Amino acid sequence: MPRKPAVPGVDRRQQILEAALSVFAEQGFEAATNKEITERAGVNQGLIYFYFESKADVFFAAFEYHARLVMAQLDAVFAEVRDEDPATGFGQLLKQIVAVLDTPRTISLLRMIHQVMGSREPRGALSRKEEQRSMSMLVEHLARGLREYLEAQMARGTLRPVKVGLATYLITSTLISTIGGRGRDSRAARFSHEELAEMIATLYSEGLLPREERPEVT
Amino acid sequence: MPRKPAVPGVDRRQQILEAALSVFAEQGFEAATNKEITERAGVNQGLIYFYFESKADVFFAAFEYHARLVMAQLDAVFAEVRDEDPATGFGQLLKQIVAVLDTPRTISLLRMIHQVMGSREPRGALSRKEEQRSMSMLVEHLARGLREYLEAQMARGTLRPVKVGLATYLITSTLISTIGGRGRDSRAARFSHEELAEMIATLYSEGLLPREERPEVT
Amino acid sequence: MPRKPAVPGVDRRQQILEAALSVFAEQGFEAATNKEITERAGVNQGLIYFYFESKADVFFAAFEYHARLVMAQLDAVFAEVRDEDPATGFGQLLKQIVAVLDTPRTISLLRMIHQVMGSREPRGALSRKEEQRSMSMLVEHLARGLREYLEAQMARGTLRPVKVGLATYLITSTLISTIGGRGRDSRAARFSHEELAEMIATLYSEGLLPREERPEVT
Amino acid sequence: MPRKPAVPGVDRRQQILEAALSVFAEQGFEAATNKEITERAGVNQGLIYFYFESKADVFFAAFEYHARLVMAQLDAVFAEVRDEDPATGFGQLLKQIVAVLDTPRTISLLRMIHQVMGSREPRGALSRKEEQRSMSMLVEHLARGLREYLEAQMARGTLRPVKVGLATYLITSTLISTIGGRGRDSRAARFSHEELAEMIATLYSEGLLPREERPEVT
DNA sequence: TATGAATGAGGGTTCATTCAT
DNA sequence: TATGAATGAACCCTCATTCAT
Repeated sequence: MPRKPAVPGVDRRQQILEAALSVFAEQGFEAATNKEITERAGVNQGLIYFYFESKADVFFAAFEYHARLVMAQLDAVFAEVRDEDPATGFGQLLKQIVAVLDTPRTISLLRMIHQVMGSREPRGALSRKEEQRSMSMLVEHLARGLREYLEAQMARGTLRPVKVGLATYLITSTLISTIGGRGRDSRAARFSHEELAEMIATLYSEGLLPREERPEVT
Repeated sequence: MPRKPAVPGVDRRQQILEAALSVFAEQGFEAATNKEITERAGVNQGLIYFYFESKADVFFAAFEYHARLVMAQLDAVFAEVRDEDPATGFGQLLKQIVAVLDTPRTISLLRMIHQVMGSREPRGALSRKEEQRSMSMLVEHLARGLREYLEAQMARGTLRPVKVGLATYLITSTLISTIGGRGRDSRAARFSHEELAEMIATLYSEGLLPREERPEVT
Repeated sequence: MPRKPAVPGVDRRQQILEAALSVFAEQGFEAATNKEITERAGVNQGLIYFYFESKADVFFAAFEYHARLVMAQLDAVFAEVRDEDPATGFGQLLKQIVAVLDTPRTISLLRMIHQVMGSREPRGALSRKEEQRSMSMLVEHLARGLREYLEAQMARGTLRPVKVGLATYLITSTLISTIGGRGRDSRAARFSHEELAEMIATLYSEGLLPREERPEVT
Repeated sequence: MPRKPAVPGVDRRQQILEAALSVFAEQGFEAATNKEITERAGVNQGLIYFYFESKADVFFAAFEYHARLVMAQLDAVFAEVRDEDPATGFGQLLKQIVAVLDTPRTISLLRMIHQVMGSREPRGALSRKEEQRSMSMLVEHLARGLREYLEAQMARGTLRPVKVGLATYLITSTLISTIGGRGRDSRAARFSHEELAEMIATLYSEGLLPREERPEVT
């Protein structure tokens, strides 16, 4: 019969979403428990089923909620760097993308993506095709921005023409795995994210083979 | 209560290891059940505890067993390509590495690594430090081979001098995430592994910025 | 998946405790199953873990809950008989103690004590030192009451001076084993508890050697 | 295919019985495992089922085997003390009985008895009526010896006439619980078995009420 | 006789989910 | 809306028992 008074200005649903993000990212979908999520959110365990249909539903909802915020940040980045000189522009772009990605919230999202993509077969709470697609949107958003940038630069001749789709895929993968791995992979911890962004830019723009005519990109 | 006769020449322990690899890779450690593993192995569920101490023990044992095989293959690759012309050599190397990595067994291993690295906190069956270290050996093996190759080439001047550790880390991450993602990530499925290897080689050796003096690396 | 309505006024936790007492007493800790306890309590098996941490926790909780009631009864007995004539008083005291002990609930408690004291080694769910001590309280309660009684009588010269600790221990053991054995030991079933109390009183007060000057205690 | 060579002079069956006694006494029937018994016996786990029908069978067989030895010792005691002066004889008798009972092997047997008597209901591996009867033989053996002694003394007038059956039951219970409790019950550990025997003799022969005409029995 | 491998039943425990309030 | 209590399915693991050798 006791009911916690609805604190004004506090959206319980959002508290759950917030807690779910961290718990799912830390433990994975299966290992995460409703109990821990609700405790961290400071609400009753049963309340989940008032706002959501199931545990999986919470998972997808939490992802979508936070993904929107990140995608908006990415859009801002792409809009800004669109027209700069590719020589410095590519590095700039990557640095800013990394700055967006290398955030606790985004890292959590990247981990969640990994989990979903990891469970392949029909059974399993995370294998609803429809929801999965909505999850891949974040990555596709990043990929689309990158591809448009690359296409634009190639059209202007400031970047060499290569298979754009493939190149985009590689760069995206590199970014995601590099950033998503931070905090778990001890090797990644040795590098600051500025270093990472710079090296990615160097390698993907200059390559490893010697160039005589150009100064090194730091 | 008759029992399946112990077919000679069939190592039940190995069957379990084989089944465990695929189940763990497909479902993740938590979602995987002893029931499914043993069913797929065609043995009784209790038999797991005759050969292993726990579910986590099976996980690590399965990993180690298959990782040995893969590391041997990688060693062979590095030994072979060590002294070739870097212009073509780097591409060759990557292509062969990809050929080794892009195998059902290796893909499974890569997924298992992700799971272990993903569970950060002290609780959880997969957080035994000692075992985790043994799992990172596979990646480190690959990284070490790559770094030695890069260092050798840079010393000979056939590759530009860059921060080797960082470059190695990036390339390794790219390879692993690219290959490990195959089968799950629909985008990856569009490319053959030859294509992937080639593009990786192209980008990491030539870069995206235009070069006048050199022909394209295929 | 409908569920039994939570009948108001019925404390499920207590029902579990009640059922646990009888099951543990009848079967012993190891042989007792959660299934049987919860069935006898008319609740779901999982509910145990809503109220308790583990099976062992139920065991100790059930003991403590019922032990409190018995100790209160014993206190009342000791308070009442304290100042009577020892010639008849000792017999009275024993008779009343036996009346308290020879109760289904108390018999169950005595059996549980035996189980805990019986498992000596470190492993085993029942070997938590702290909990064990709390279980020995019941026996010590009885022993303390008896010793104080004996000391008082010896001080007044109405009982012969003997080593009080040892005598107390013997009488306590006799009472406990005699009563605790009822229901299991076919020999014990032949005697009413009045008979038992009387004979204990006779032997411990008069002894078996002939006395000339006193009339026989029946 | 390997088979441990049958060491001459070593009876595997007996080794099992020996190990079973200690394991069952320490852990109780349910908590004891065939694995531990066979390990302690230095034989293969399956061998139990060559010599015995079931775990319960081992339990009863182990009991019977060791009980025979103890009963023989008791017989010797009763034969010897039969015709002595009851004033000192009773104390002597008890002292010697205690000496027999307070032995690791006998203590184990007493514990096993408790376990069997403790499980009352039809289910349970230890509830075969026939076997249980064979287990009560040890106690009955002791009781019969005591009763005959008491009857003889009462007939000669050297002990007061009391209900012999009841008295016998009490003394037997006291002995068994007192000795059987040693090692588990911390209170019991404070007294040597000489002290115990003496006090039992004192109380049961002289009683607690003052006597003028007789010197104290030591 | 004796062994190692294998089986299956069941046990304690966890946890997503649901119901009454 | 929100809560605490309750449910049931499934999971990991143990263990007595059995089979092939």
